[in-house]
Amino acid sequence: MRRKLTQRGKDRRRQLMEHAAALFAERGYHPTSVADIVESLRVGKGVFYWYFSSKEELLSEILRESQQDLRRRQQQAIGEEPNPVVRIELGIRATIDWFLEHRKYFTLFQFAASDERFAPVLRRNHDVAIADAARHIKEAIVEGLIADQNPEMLAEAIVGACNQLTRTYVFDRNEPVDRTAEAAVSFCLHGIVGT
Amino acid sequence: MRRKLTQRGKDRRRQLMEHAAALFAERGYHPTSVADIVESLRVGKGVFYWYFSSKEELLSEILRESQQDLRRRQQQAIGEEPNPVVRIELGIRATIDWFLEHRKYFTLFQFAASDERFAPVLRRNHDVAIADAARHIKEAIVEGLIADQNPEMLAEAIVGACNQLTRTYVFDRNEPVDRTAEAAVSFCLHGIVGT
DNA sequence: AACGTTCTTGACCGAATGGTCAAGTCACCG
DNA sequence: CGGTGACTTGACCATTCGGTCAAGAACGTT
Repeated sequence: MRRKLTQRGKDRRRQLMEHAAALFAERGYHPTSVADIVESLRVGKGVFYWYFSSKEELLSEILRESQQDLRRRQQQAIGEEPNPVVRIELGIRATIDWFLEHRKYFTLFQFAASDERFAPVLRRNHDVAIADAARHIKEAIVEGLIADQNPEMLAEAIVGACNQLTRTYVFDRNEPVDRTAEAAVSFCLHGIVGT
Repeated sequence: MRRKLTQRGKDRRRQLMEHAAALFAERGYHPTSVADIVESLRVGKGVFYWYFSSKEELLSEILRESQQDLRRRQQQAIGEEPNPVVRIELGIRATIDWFLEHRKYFTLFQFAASDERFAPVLRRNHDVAIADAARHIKEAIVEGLIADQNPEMLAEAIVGACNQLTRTYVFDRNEPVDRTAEAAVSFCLHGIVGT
């Protein structure tokens, strides 16, 4: 539903998205009904369909905007850092930090990746993120800082390792972010054999 | 439903599980109804509820049995290999191979991890797998083959990196398993900096 | 105050959905 | 053959779901 929104409208929209995201992450997308969302917000059902044309569109928007936010944070963290390897490290730390502040999106992204209707929304952003990381890696290879391997593959592996570590240590076990980030960076740079 | 099953019964049960797993992976767990499952198998609905007490139990069983199968494959691949680093490498390759033959479980595991009702089923097996890998890593550390770092953390990172590479290259892009496995092993052993 | 637009209400609807069950079929054993 | 327990049928049910809509409230502008 593309409509003109007043400030009041924009606030409602945000409120709906934030709240729905929390419910989706907690109980799951399908088990959370539109009625659940509006009832816990104490508004009528019509409010929902004024801002979103369907439940599906709602989740797509949530995914789009949150991924945008994560990307913004990553780029902000990297800043003007000249060393590409350090840029990668900064990106990893920023990502873990962001997920710590936005736990709910972790579960949400995971669900979305398993659903063929939402996976494409994720894919596009994922590809951009990988391309970004791959650029830094390529630079590092050119500068002779790291070995010459497929940059995209390395980027994917880094993302995978960091996500897994974040889930297990930061979310499941409430370990401090710093130590996890340290381990993630160390693993991504030197693997298990080590320096 | 714990009941005595004849051979005929066991076959039906298998058939239901295999078929349901395929449908779940394709269209998603919630969007696939019990009616969908039994109709495409051209049997009555009662058949389903003879073998499973609920749709939820069905997925739990699918997860349990498939994870068991994966684990069996990993242990078989490792065999009696004396070198712990090589054991890890063999385990990685076996895992990628298994997922290649059982694509559908990849999506299924991913969904299950995002649902609080199924995540525990996954967790238990995941923890066992991590403990296994950590044992090999610890041995490698003792033998001085790799640097002294938290073995469990390394194990988690390895799993994360391999899963991500498998999804992107083997599933999404149909790249040959060998090259992916090669990259996964290389990354896990030496990271991006390289040897 | 009056008017158009944005926003809100909540009863309502058709279409599923997960699950039940009384009745019947099949395979095997004595 | 007759009987027993393993299996199968499919109509049926209560409930819930995503989504609609006619009616009205709130707001901004003039």
